[in-house]
Amino acid sequence: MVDRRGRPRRAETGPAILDAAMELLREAGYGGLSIEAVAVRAGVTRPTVYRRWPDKAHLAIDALSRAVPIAAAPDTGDTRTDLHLLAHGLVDRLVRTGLAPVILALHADSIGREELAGPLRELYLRPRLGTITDVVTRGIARGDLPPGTSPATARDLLAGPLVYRGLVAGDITDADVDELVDAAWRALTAPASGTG
Amino acid sequence: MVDRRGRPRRAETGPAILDAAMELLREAGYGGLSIEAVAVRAGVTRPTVYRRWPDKAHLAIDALSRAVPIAAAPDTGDTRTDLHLLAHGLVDRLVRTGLAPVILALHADSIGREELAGPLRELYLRPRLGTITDVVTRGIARGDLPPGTSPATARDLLAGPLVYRGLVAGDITDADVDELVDAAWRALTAPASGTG
Amino acid sequence: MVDRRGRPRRAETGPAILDAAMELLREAGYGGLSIEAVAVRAGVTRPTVYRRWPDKAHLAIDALSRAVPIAAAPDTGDTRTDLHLLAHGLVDRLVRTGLAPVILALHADSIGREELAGPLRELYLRPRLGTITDVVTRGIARGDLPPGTSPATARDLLAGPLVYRGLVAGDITDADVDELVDAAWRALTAPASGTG
Amino acid sequence: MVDRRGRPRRAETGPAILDAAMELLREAGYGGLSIEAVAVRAGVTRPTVYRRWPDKAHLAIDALSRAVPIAAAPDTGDTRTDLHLLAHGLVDRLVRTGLAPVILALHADSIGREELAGPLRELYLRPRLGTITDVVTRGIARGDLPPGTSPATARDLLAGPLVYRGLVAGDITDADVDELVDAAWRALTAPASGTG
DNA sequence: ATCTAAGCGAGACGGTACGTCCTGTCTTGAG
DNA sequence: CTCAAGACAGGACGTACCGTCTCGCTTAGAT
Repeated sequence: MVDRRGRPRRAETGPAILDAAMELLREAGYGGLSIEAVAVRAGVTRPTVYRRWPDKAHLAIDALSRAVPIAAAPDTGDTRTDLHLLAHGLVDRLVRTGLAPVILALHADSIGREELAGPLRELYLRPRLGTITDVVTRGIARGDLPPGTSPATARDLLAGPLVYRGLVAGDITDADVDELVDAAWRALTAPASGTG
Repeated sequence: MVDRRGRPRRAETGPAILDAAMELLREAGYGGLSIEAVAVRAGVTRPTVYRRWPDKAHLAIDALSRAVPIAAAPDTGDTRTDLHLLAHGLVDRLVRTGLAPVILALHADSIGREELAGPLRELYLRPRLGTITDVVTRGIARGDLPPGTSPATARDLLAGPLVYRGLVAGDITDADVDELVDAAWRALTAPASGTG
Repeated sequence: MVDRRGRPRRAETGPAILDAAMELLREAGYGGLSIEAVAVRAGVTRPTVYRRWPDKAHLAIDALSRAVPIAAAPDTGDTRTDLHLLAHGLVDRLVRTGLAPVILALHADSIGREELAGPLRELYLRPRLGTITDVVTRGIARGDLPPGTSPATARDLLAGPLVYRGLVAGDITDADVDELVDAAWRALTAPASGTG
Repeated sequence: MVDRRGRPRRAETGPAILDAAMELLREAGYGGLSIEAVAVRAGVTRPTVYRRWPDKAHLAIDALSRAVPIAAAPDTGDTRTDLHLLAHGLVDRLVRTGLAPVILALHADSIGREELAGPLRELYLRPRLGTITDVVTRGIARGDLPPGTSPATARDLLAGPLVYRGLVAGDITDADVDELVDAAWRALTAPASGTG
């Protein structure tokens, strides 16, 4: 049972802080996010922010989890098409909105800090990667993908090259996406081949 | 031609600063790197650091470029084996030394800032990814890989899933590496398959 | 009505800063006063000093206003004697304590900057020069000085030569003081004389 | 005999530095004068300035000594008129050009530092106060002033109140000057009066 | 005709201080 | 107990000057 004594929290405060954080993440990136600026923009004092989030990483995780939409898993009847749609949607939502560097920085910040990595996985990542799992699961059921296909591997093969291309090249075109999804498809569907 | 006028820079200063920066990157990560701390540890004043590097991102790029070894391209005679060796070496050098988050954060910081992205590509990335290009080029010559294989795509298919697995799972095992390299190999060698 | 919201300032901080400033003014002069050193000596951080004083000039004005004693106006019954006592006291308090150069530098710094000149006049100067005004007013009432004597002029005739002698000669003896006060007395009491 | 070996100093350098220093003293005051800025404005490097002047105080003394004109001693035949002319000229040259605070700050900086006070007295002050000595000497010879009049005292009685009024009031009018010169005249010419 | 010394531009260097920003915490008064 | 307000210790930022130094080049008088 929660303790209901004392003045209750204002309902508007939380969302106002999260909105302010998102705006600042978009404008200045993860490195440019500061609790101070968030508080000012949300019309709130710093201790009020700290009362709800312990530091800017947790705040950023919550802000992103709330602001980045979770795409519905496409279901066209053809798994390969579904993966193409998925990948284009992913790129649209992150690269084209400029949030990709924010999410990368946040991941980088979280590596080795389980108190961050946990929430990041559970709140941000899992719901979004669930879409891939859904498509893969359906693909197996439909016979488009081999029965033993691991959703985690599929996720890495699909998202990994896309992320890496964006990271290294700085940008990514629709043709890039198609090329890399096709490659992932081959990796998922081709029979294992020996060395010789 | 270099300008020889003026008091020459002390030869020890540059390396001392880079060493200090590397130590701090290892200890505190990219976010924990501060010019102040670098200067103190290098036994140098802050303005001396700023005389040589405009900000911590440029400094980190130089420090990493100098400290992270460039692996020789393996050449066992079998391209698939070479790629396995390459991948394990990469993971050893970055994930196991804890530098992976640093490099990710640096990349995230550089996206959209060409004055950073350029040096990062040229100084850090290109020499290291050259190893992949070498192996792929040799693989094509040897007939292990199809003639049209693009080194850039090979790079993304190989490194992308490894990086992504590390990013999302927080760690990566030798078995993971083998699994993902095999998948990349299938993507590179399987014939393109239409959906129908 | 003062604003009582917010964490109240620590009562010890202000005096500690002013004490530190006074010590440094005595040791290093106005030019040698630095906010940094004041903060260190007061056991306080630099931002804490800046929260209370905008720059070293304002700080010096407050420090001097608090530290330099305001002499009681002498009242022996004889105005000329009073002025002698006044002048000797002035010289003792400023020249002999080494504060004279500090006050001069502060005045020089304030000329033409009304945001400094104002506080300097009101906080430091007015209370101290009030003593002269008192003596002059009493002197007029007593008949020792002509009825129209202006306190401002009396102030300039008395203090001016003393200051100037100190400034130009670097030091000032008791005999100097007596000589210059006598001269001021003649200027105040002699009837106006024509040119011829 | 001076050593004439070595490359001789460029003749233009000294004056260029002094001109630059004067400009900066006028623009930013004594506190705002920096060797760095002087060097830049004179088109010279910092070590070149330091080769000729040990610090900004010595530089300022030389710059002022060269730039502030030495008035010719007025000689109208009437000493009191001469003193009025002298005082108005003094005020015009210092207060109205804004150099008064600079000279005060320089004096304040020099108190207790004989290596500065000496040059300041000899180079700046003596030639300029010589005018007063001349007028006083002539006044004694002419019988306008008592035979025992000390030029040093005359100087303090004349200049002191003017300086002090400027210092305390921030400005000084022509009427102020006349009033204070008349007072100084009374001090110099009235017979000594005991208090009783 | 060299040699040698100094002047000078250039710019690095260790240092000190600047004034600002942000962190995370604490302390008050009011709701 | 929440919240606004704001002080506080602490730490870092990036910049400005300080006074010194070490170079390469130039300019001259001394040898």
